[in-house]
Amino acid sequence: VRAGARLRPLPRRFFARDTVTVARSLLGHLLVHHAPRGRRVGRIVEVEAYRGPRDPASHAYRPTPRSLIMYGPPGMAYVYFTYGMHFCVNVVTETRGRAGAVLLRAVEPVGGIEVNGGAPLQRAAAGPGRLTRAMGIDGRHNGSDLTRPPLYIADGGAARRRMIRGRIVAGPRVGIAAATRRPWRFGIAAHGSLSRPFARSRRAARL
DNA sequence: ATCTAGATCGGCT
DNA sequence: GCCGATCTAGATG
Repeated sequence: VRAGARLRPLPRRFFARDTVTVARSLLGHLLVHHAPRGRRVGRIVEVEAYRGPRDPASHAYRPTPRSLIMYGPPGMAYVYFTYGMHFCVNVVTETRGRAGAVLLRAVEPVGGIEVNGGAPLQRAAAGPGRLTRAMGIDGRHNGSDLTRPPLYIADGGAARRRMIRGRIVAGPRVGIAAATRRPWRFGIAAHGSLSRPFARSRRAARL
């Protein structure tokens, strides 16, 4: 992605689908933030699907003030604060009235992302908390529309097709009790920007 | 009003 | 591998 390249936001209908399908489909697309100090871009390499009332691991297992956004229209950002210091960003899925969201867990830095400390750039957004820090995302973005600037998901183009071809793997969601274990974590096999490796390379269902 | 677990991370052992 | 940081939504009294 060239410095001045035009990036096309994905349309809202992209997000108005089954949550697990949207999660897999997001791999290879771009997360873009027109931040105060310039445009930051990352290619999505790891996500997790969280559904609604049938998914005990989801914040939307019951409707609460915090999770109401997940019951709203698709394509909006659900940002929450956790462990006293980290923000996590989700993309709301499904149609209005049906809860669902995809947690963005890792992106490969493509532009405008700075290294933190002595860590390699490749690891700067490897994990949901690091991702929001690297991209300049925080609680102010909760409820914002991800189909248009300043914060949006853009089409990954040909590079996306190359990245995902035969390389999508699935596994259990991170930090979720075994009782609700579901293979709803998706990523690019053996990619250097994953939050952590996928244990077994079970290939995910094809798109 | 108070309690507690948490979709985490970095540093240390 | 383990632990502490530092806050809050949600649950319970």
